[in-house]
Parts: sequence; C-alpha cells; structure tokens
Amino acid sequence: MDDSAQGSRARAGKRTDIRRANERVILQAAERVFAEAGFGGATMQLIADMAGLPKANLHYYFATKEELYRRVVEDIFQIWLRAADSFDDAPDPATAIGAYIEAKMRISRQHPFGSKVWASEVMHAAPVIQDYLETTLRAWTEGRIKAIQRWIDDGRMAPIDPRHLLYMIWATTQHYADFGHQIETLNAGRPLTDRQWKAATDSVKSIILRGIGLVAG
Amino acid sequence: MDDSAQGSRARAGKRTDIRRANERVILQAAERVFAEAGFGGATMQLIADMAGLPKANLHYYFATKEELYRRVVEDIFQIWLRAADSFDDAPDPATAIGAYIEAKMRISRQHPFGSKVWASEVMHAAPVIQDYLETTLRAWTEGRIKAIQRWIDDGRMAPIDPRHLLYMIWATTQHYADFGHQIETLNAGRPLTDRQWKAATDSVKSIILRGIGLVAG
DNA sequence: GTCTATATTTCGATAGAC
DNA sequence: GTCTATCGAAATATAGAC
Repeated sequence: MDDSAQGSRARAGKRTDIRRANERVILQAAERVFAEAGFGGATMQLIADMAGLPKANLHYYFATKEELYRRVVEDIFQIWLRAADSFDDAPDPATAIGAYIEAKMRISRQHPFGSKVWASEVMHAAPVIQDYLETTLRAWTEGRIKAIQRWIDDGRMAPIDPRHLLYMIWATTQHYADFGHQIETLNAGRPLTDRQWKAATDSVKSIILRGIGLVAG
Repeated sequence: MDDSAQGSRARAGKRTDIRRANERVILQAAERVFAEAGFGGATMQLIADMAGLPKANLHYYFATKEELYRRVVEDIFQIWLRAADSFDDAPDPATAIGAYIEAKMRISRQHPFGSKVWASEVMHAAPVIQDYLETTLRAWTEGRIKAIQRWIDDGRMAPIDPRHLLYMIWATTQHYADFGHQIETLNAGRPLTDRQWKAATDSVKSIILRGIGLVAG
C-alpha cells in the first residue's frame, strides 16, 4: 500500500508521523526534567509521566537514558548556534554585538530549560558534547574573535580582549536562564515581566557596549 | 577522665578533634564529587573513596546524603558572602566594584567546585538553600543596590540599573568557574595560567568599569 | 569511633502479550 | 506501536562485631 494514499501527508508515512510526534513530546518532557533534576536526578519514570506515556515507550523511541539526553543536548546546541547568525549579518560592531546580545537574551527567556541542561553538561566536563566544543564551538569562537579584532585594529572599538568579551556575553545572557530562580527570588518571588526582560536586555547591552567603547543603540 | 589531661588541645577534647578532622576530609571530598557529578549523580561510595574512608563512616558523621550536601552548600555560601566585604570597605565606586570583581574572580579560581555546587543548587530551584536566598542574599542585594544608587545620584557613575550590574558581575565572574571546562577547551585544552587569569580579571574589570562610566584602576 | 555484611529501595532496561 | 510485569544492577542506609 502506498503511503500517499493514506491521507494528509504525501511523503512522510503514518508510522513516521507518529514517531516524529512522539519523539517531540518525549524530548520536550526530557528537556524539562533534565533541567530541573540534572542527568543523575532525572528518572525515566519522571520523564514518562511528564510526557504522558508509559515508561517502556521511552525505551522504544530512545534505547537508553544517555541517548535521550544526548538528543536533548544536541538540539539545544543547534538553537545556540543559530543565534550566532545575528553576529554575522551586521557589518558594524555596535549593531552586530547588540543584536547578538538581544538574540541570546531571547533564547534565555524562550529556552530556559535547554540553557540549564547545557550549563549542567558543561559543568560536568561535557561528557556528551565534548567533540562539539572542540570542533564547532572552537571554530565559531576563533572566527568571531578575528572579526572583533579586525574592528579593534580599524579603531572602531576599544582595544579589549575579544575572547573575554565573548565569555562575558555568554555568561551574562545565560545567567538570566540558568540563575532564573535566584533572579525570581530577588524579584519578590515573581518571574520577570515583559517590561523587566526589556530592562534587563537594555542594561546588559548598555553596559557592555559602553564598556567596549561603543554607544548603546 | 578530663579531656584536658589527654594532650595537645586544652579545651577541644580528642573526640571532638577527630570529628572535626574527619568532617573536613569528608566535606572536601563531597564538594568535589557533588560538583563533578551533580547531587543525583554523586554516590556516597564515590565520596567515601575520594575521602579514603569506608562508606559507613560517612553515615556516621552525616546521617543522610541530603545532610552532607546541605553542609557543602552552606559552607560555600559563607565564602561567597565574605567576598562581599570588599564591596563595603571602599568608599569610591571604582575601588569598591573593582575590588569586588577581583575578590569574586579569586574565589572562582580557588573554589571552582564550590561554585559549581552553588550553581547547580540554584539551577534546580534551590531546594536546600531557598531560605538563604530569601533572607541573607535578598538583604545583602538590596543594601548594595542602595549604595550603588547613591553613587549614581551623586553623579559619580553612569545611571545604570544597579541590580543588573550586580547580576552581570555574578554571572561573569562565576562563569570562569562554572564553565571552566569550556574555557579550558577553548584554551587549547589547557587550564588558564596565572598570567591568563590576570588578563581575564583585567578584561572583566576594564569592560564593566568603563561600561558604568568609570575608569579601570 | 571503625568497618564488614546486608537489608531495602529504586532505577534502567527488557520480555512478551496485545 | 503500546503497555504490564519484572529482572538485575546499583544506591542509600543500617546492623552489629570489633
């Protein structure tokens, strides 16, 4: 029987659709549980409950807990990399760095669980994504350092160390996700409002851009 | 038999000395294991091996894994608070904030395990030290915000949001401990040298101080 | 205060009917 | 592709001799 004869999707096939949908549900539940409990504290039972599936089904889609975790971390890394595009699409330093900070702040707000899983993975010496750090991340970082150094050499910004500027942007933007609970506690126990997120983003942009000899946009 | 008749220490007592020494060894091992494996990934066996003691002895000194973990987190918080003194001992903003950044960078280097345990605790919604966040940390933060705001009102620094400045200092300095593995990977796999730590500290101070309208010292 | 042996629980993973 | 029942491993915690 031809798949295309069955219904809506022409090429995918029913089995593939079910698989894709279930994987999505499981991955979302896993991201949250891994973030809230850590890899060691997370249990397949917890993830299954949050996904609304029997525990055995998780093992049907992801053979082991490690495999499920690996997929969660890889997905996060992709989102993280995509934000880097905002860096390259602008030619002048203030726009480029400002846009990059804004993109990273948006990710911290939209993917707080993913950010925590990433932080946890790196804190535990990156047992799963060490190869990404050594290849993709290292290449991206070196490229951006060169771009910033060029701006400095051209006298378009203050002569700071590009590497430590990048670390500061990563640290500060991801702090709003990873330490979100602390920030919420210091905000009278309430999550940041839209207005407060904007204020945070503006503060970060303002201090960093002025700190490297540029004006905030 | 009187304790003071037994030997070196007059008031402590032999039992108390042994207890103190063993607790220290256990707490140091626990700090490292909790940092490297997370609370859920850490096992009493691992901690016992690292401390060079039988597993049962850990339970003799700390009834449960939770109790041992709580002590580790509380000890770290105390170190963290002590660094805050550098903030108050200087009257002018550049000296105060510069010294605070330096103190926090020193702690990141000297207590990387503790920093990671703290980060992990906060990322998991502070199940153990939530009360500290709501009392001690909140009070300290509000006090420092007022001090910074006074400097701004007196025209001694740029009108930035003091709260987000504090978050930036915390995030950036602790990043060198919590994400130390990533930084090491991006440093050709080698830990930062003395010289590199100094360069990092200078970069952070330079960008932040200039970013809030002050000059680096 | 120390340490071996073990009780008890929990978790990851699988078997096998449907 | 789904789900119940369960196995086997590993972990926390304790008992009890020394």
